[in-house]
Amino acid sequence: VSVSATSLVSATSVRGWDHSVTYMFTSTHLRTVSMTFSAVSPEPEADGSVLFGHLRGTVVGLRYYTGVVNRGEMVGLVRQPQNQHDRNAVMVANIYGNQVGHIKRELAAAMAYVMDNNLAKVEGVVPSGTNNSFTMPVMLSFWGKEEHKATVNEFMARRGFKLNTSGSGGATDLHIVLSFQLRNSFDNLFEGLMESKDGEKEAAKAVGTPLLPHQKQALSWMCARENKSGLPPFWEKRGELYYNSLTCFSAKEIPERVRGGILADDMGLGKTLTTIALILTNFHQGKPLPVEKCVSVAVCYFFQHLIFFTLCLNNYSSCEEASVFLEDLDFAAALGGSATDTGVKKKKTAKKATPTIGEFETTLIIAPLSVLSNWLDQFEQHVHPDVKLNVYLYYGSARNRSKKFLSSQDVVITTYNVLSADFSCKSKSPLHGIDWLRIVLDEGHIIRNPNAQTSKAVLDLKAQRRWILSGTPIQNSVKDLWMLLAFLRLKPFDVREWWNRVIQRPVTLGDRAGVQNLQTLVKCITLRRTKTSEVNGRPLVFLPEKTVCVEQVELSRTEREEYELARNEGRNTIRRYVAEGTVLRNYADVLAILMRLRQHCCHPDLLAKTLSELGAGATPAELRERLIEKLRLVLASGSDEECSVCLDSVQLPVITHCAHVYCRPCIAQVISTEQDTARCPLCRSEIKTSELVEFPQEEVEEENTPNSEKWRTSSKVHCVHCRSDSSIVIVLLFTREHGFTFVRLDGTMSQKKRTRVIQEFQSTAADSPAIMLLSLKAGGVGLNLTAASHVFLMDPAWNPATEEQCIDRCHRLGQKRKVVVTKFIVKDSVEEKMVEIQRGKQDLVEKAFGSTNSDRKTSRIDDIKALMEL
DNA sequence: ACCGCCGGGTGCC
DNA sequence: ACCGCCGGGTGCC
Repeated sequence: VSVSATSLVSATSVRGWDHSVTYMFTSTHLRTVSMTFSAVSPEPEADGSVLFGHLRGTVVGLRYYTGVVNRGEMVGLVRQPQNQHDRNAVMVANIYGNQVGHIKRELAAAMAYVMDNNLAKVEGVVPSGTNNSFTMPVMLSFWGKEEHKATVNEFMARRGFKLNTSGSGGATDLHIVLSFQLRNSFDNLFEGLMESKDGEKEAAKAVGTPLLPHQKQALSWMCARENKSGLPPFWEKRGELYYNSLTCFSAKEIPERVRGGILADDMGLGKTLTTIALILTNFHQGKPLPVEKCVSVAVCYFFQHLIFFTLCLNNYSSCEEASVFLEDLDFAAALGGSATDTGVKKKKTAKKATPTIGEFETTLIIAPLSVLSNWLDQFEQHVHPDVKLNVYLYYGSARNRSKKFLSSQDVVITTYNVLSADFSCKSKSPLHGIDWLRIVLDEGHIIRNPNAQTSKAVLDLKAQRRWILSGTPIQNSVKDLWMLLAFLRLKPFDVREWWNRVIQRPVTLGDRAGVQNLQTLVKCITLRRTKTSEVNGRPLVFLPEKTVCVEQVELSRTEREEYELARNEGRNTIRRYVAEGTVLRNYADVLAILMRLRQHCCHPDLLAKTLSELGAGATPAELRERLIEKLRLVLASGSDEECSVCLDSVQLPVITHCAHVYCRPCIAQVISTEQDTARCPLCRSEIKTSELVEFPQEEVEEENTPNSEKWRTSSKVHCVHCRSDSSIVIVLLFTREHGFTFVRLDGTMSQKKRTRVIQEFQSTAADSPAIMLLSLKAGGVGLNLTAASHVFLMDPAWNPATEEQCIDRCHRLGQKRKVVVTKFIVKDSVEEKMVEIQRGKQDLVEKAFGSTNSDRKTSRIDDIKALMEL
């Protein structure tokens, strides 16, 4: 346990505190949890640990410490190897890190061995709390890797501490604790629901663009989250104390509330505008940001100097200039939103006159490079033209690194990379030396990897208020959330151990209360609307109608014959793999078979190429070529986009010689931990770092135009020809051209080229391309293709969400026309099967929380069987 | 009595 | 700690 350094609370006497709670739960709940343990395969991660057993121990020396604990409270156990009385000492601390006592000597000696050798993690819960001032019992649970279970249990037993492994009987205390939490989480769930988010707030007058109702709601919610001093999730007032119902921790002081949260609205709902409105509307004490009025650049410049002199000389008085001054003041006040908000004068006075120059005045916005210009545009566009807002772009080698300068700005914008680069020389990073009023992380899910340098740099910033903007905050797994909570400083979850213990592990084990707590937690700090959300029966935003129709495609006689041939061949192969139990070992081959069938459905010409490439030939260069080709197929197919190590979507994809795709860092770690004979997690073939093949950086990007004279049509393509009129997006796996001006966007393109292509397509010029060929997985969610009103999905995706995302790129804010989506599905083919699997997948999304690695493997094999009708 | 018993001093690691 | 443990005072029935 790493104990949080910030001991905000020195709790005092709550000894003997009594909760009048009826224990209405039987042992069923606990049994469910324990049974789940045995079903879970051992995982290297801490949150995949298995329970070794429980042990009742004693905490001693309570009277020497101030840390106080309640009945049922979770405690941390921390080794103190430096303790001068006993190098085996194990300290007991509450959630704020305040010491409660020590584990009794003999038990501590046994635990020290186990803990120091990383054989188990030990967690504690105090069933009775502090009843007297000397000792108290503690329920210890030992968690660790399966392979250490026997060692630990034997060792402890030899020392006279027999771990209770039955899950019942002696575990009653723990069970009571669990039930306790379950009940409380129910209560809080209702509280969370009652928290109203539907008030509206008008933006300050300095915001030049009128806000839509849902944006006013968001503004109201954000202001409330910054200003109100309510209790954070899971805290309640009990008498004189504040009590956390999850950890059962209580403290005399009011727990520090997170000032900020996650704005997780769908893209297109105006997160940027709302944030700008927040900056202008909610400065100190809930008042608008004092801004300078500025009629023209020249006046503004003059005006700034005037103020400067006024304040410097203090007794400056010139009738002529004073009158200008007053006029401007009035105007500024009017812009500020109310007569008492004395724009310029107040701000400048505050800044220059008080010793706290530049403290907590500036908002720092961190965004990916690709959206920097968007922020600048939006400030330009939405800030009232007569208002001068000091926005500084902290970017480029010539950036002004003066802390004084930066903290005198209203807004500083920078990128994650710049921040991270500055952080690497931390002492010199001006960004880390400033006390920001507010930090806004745009596309905040970028920091979801806590090991990343960028994440560390972000965590180290100081601020009063913190916001995360993200359309997809937890798309992948519960794990993603931790970093966000840590950034928001949501106590106690900003400490990894507590997060794992209270949320992460229960949720991964499928514990109901855990999932509920997670939901409550998220609900309290998140505002999320989708473009289909409604307020008072009205949709949030107006979007033109969208119709989706499925077009059944009949294959021609020859196409059908070819298809059946390929299918039978493939089916035999896969049937053999299934019988041998080697489906995963031959996964690349299986994928290739499926891919071939799907290509058959789209266009016969796609095949020849792939088939010829699968021919013999084994020089290293050829092997590499083929692996790259397979990697391309895997990435394009969307069938295997998740890395089996991290279970996230693949980042920096590499392909092994056994043709399985992983994130490079993930598989590199597997190889380094397994040392001599590293094996592929999927098929157990031997793998080496030197044999990992990456996608070539810039593939021959320009024009590999195929011979158009050889081009023949296919049934599917023919269907498209019949209905092409205005600008359309054709989403497809395999890109080819015929007869239209078109642009093409796929995953292998550089960022630069993508931008150019999108600009061309979105352009209103007469000669701009009418068609975009878009590969299914290309581009981020930010892609805006509103120039198109027709979407042709040429090839079904495995994941329905992927298709949705594609459609949403053109059915989004700014779309003026009706959107027609046509999905082409070849009758009686693998494509129809895929659609069936898609339907099933949607239910699975909800269950996915609890699903394990092996579940996913099984379901993948099941999918393949279904596709091949086996 | 090289014991038992009583009662005061004392008390984490 | 309304305990246990220690060690001094004490000592038959």
